[in-house]
Amino acid sequence: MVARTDAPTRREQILKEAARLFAERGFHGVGVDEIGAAVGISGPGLYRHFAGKDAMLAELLVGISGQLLTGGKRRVAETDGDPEALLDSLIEGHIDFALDDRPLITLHDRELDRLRESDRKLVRQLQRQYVELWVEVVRKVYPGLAEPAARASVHAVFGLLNSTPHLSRPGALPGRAATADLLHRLARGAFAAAGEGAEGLS
Amino acid sequence: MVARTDAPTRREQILKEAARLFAERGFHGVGVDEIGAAVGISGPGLYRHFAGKDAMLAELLVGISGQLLTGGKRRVAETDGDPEALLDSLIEGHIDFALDDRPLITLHDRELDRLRESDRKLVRQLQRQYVELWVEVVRKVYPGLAEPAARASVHAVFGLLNSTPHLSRPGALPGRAATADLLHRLARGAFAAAGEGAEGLS
DNA sequence: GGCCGAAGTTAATGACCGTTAACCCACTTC
DNA sequence: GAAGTGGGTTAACGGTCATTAACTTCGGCC
Repeated sequence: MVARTDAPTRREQILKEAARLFAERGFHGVGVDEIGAAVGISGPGLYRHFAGKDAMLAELLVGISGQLLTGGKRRVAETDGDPEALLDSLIEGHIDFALDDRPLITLHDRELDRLRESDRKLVRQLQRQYVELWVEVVRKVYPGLAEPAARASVHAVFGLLNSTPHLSRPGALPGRAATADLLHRLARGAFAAAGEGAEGLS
Repeated sequence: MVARTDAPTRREQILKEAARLFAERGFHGVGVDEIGAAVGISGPGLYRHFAGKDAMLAELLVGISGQLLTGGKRRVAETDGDPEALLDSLIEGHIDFALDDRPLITLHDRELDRLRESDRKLVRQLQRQYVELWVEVVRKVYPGLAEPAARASVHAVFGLLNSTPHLSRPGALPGRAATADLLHRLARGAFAAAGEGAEGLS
């Protein structure tokens, strides 16, 4: 986890601005000229860096799914054998992502259908692995929870954690640390309720 | 709550199909010809029923926000004075909506920015009132919870409850009743955790 | 100092799409 | 039974937009 100090490449600038714009107005809602303008070049100039508008979206979505999964796997490896701590770690990681990369989180579950078949399959596969990773951990912490219920709970908690972008513009939140803490408690509370409700049924 | 038995009007058919298509591929992603085809008429025929594509989206979004708020207010009036029961009632109502009108729920927080200024303001106002209604109830049940935290929690729980459309196509769920029950428990658990974490701080 | 490739530029192309125009029926209604 | 109207139709228009073509600029590099 080395901090990058070098300047972002033009390619990275473009991806970042494209993510923001796509999140704000939808993939079909922004034109290439706008994306170009956001990084100080004009529309067709983008084609020196990407094969097309689709390619930008694809790279963004694959990147997000990959990062989430990679981060999740890393946490599994680091926190060996303690499901409680691991669940906390996963939650923390997801919250960091949701709070620090809002546009990406928004895109993630919104524009998947705009991808070419092959890219979409790849993204879905990465997403599925990430979910499975959570499901396993959740079921270790709450052994009474059946798999379908665990999976649905994980999806629901993702919805909860990803809700921050919908909060009426940055101002309304109680500060980043407090927000992260609140989200963490909400997520744990939700899982706990699911686990308790199902106890003794296994 | 009288059940409608008469056939839906052409207008209602159009709205329903438009909602489904907008939810699937985004407002800009579907053409009027497609919407027309979905109800058996051809593109421009829609203009006998709506002023334009924008008007359909506007009517959908205003309708959703209005229904949610109206339903919420009704529950407040019906369940007088018992905050616990009222919170359960609100959760139940929202779940019914999320499970029965998936496309609308999806649209609700996704395409708001595609509206004319005036419509957008109206929808936002309705949404805000709905949130405030929940916030009040939540704070009665958990008096220790500060208002910003309560508001953030409510938003987060909406994200949780609205997560069902993201579940990989209808099959994966454990049946409608079980799903509703699970979501209800998850939501209550989340609120409880938020409330407990803040107790004694008021 | 001439070459070259990377990174831009503007102009043009072609597709798509929302909307309007002009026309057509099948009912109802007096 | 003539008239009007609600609900369609197809064809055309105009704008937007992704993409391509053709051309420029400029910083290394042998």
